[in-house]
Amino acid sequence: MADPEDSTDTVTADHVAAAAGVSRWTVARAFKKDASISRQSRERVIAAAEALGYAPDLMASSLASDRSNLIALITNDFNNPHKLVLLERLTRILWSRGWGTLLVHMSDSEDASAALLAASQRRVDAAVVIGTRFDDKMLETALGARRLKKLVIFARYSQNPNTLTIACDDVIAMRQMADHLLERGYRKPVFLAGPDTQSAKLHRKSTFTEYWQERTGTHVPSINAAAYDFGPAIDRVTALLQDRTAADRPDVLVCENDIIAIGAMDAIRYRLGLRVPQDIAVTGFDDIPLSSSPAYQLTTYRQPITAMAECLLEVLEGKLTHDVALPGQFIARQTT
Amino acid sequence: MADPEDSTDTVTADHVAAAAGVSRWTVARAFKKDASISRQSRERVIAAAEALGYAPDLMASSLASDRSNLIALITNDFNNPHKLVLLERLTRILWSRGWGTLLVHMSDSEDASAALLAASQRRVDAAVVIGTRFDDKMLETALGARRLKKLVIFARYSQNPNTLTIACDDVIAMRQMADHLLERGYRKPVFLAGPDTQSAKLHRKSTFTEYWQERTGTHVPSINAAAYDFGPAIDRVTALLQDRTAADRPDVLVCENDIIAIGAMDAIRYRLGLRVPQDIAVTGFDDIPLSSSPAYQLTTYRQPITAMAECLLEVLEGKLTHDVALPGQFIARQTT
DNA sequence: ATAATTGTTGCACGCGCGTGCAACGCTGTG
DNA sequence: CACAGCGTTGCACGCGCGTGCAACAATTAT
Repeated sequence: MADPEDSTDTVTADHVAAAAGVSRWTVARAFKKDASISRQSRERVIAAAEALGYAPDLMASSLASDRSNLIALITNDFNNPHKLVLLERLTRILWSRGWGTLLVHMSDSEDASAALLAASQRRVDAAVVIGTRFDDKMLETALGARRLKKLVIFARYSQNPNTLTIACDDVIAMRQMADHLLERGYRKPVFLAGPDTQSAKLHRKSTFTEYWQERTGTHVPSINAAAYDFGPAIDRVTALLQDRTAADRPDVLVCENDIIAIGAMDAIRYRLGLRVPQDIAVTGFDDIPLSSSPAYQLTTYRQPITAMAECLLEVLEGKLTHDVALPGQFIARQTT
Repeated sequence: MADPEDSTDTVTADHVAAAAGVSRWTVARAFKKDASISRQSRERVIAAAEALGYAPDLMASSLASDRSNLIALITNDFNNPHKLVLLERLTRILWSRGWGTLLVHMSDSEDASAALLAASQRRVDAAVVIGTRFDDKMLETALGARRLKKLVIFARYSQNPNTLTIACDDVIAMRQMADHLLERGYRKPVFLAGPDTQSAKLHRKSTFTEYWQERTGTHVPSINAAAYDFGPAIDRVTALLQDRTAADRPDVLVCENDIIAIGAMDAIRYRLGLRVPQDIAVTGFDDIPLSSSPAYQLTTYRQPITAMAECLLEVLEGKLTHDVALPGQFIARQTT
């Protein structure tokens, strides 16, 4: 047992134990919920701990147990403001429940393995992938290299059998979107998706086009922006519409997410000099803060982030072991 | 010494040592830069490690040494897209140099102490505060409660003597901004700042107003938005301009940052029906991605984030122990 | 050949706490 | 009074690796 009288500035459980007149293990129990300890012992320990400024060392605790209470938040798409919303919500909720969040940047495919390695070296209890540009094959490769306890794909779909997916229900969402557009009289949609990844199945696009086909019997053309960013979206939409007559234009651009939709609106307004929604309507997905600004007033669909985060907590606690898709909320504004 | 033959799935240095025919400590040296080890020993160890899929456990390493190689990134202002840029740059650069980043949400004053406590419980080597709404007094209180090895204020000024500040040089920036505006013939600026915090000295505002006074002899009125977000900025600017005649209006709104400037532009265009810059010019600060979109084309000032991050690395390595203010880059676009 | 020097390797001990078990004290019943 | 039952407490051992030093081998100087 260490001498509690030494002059080191770090206060350990031994110091508190000496001050409270109990053993080190009783101190640990005082800080552990549902531990077998008498009320008076706990109170005495807590009082001594406060007097000494003691707080359990979570790093040492992680080493001794096999839980780190650390979650790696892995993301790559820092151009999309929606990431900021996701990060904010996740970190806030996770920390409030005792989980720490390690923010990891995953730039490209080669980097995926490095990111997962870095996370595993920190003994994270789970890695949560928050992103849109992830290749399923890449993830599988990276997973093979480094075994993590849990891998959760958040706010995106994945076909990978070794992962758990928590996402917004794109099927409900896109059908509602299609119903809304049909009701408003739109008949010639074009779907604007993000970069064309190989293995990730694009739920939003396929759901929308198939449902539209089903309801109207007409085919929905689709195009891809080179990145989930407004710049490439502007370029792609400008190229699409540049030389078309009014009769030849789509009447609505259905975009895979808000940041692309905003690029589409910018192209329509500032590159082509047309009006939204009078000349062409636009819809998005995510409901990022900017979408509610007077400049855009975008019709979109809000993901149920808080509910999704609650699901993540259940997954982390082992109470939930299957994929989840939650319905969000349709938001009608001025662009349709 | 543990038996390397056991069937556990975690590979430790002991396993690698047995495979390579050396001691555990030689394995550790093989993974440590500038360690005293022969080339052939290192190669043999690395080969054995790769074969076994070994990677050093950074958590155990942190416990044994008194370095965690972990940095807490503490922020609160998740409405400003600029935070996303800062987070991306910092995490990428820090991880590439071997530092892990713990993302911590600090919502309000009471929370500051909790955030710092959480960080210290994880044994972070330093906490980096990335934000705009921090009260110096609050930080001091929180610091008193939990001693951290280092506390760095990033991209913001602080008067706190116990912290290190790494920021953009607001004096150079705002003088250049003022020179630019005078050169373009603007004479009646209004400064639009964020929420009026008590102790944080607003460098940008005071620098601009004092320098303007110095060059023109005229006073610069200033107003405050209730938050660093476009919504409150829209409200404040609308209230400012609502009932004014053209002669009575400012000719330029100098904003403390881009997100507020974008709110100002939205107010001018969509609430008042005026044009930027013909009726009123606008300037920002940060150069967030949206500022370069065709919808805004905002004249602004870009912070030297990468250089600031490099400074942070030097602080973390102990090579730098004093405050730093770095010049950024003035970006002239269409709003002036 | 011997000593001095440099480069390389092994090891005892500890970082702060968790796990699982054994021992303790208390209450109430027969 | 003895016993079981229960709540409570203490403890040996280990988590995986770093530190500082001592021992050793390889090289050069004398």
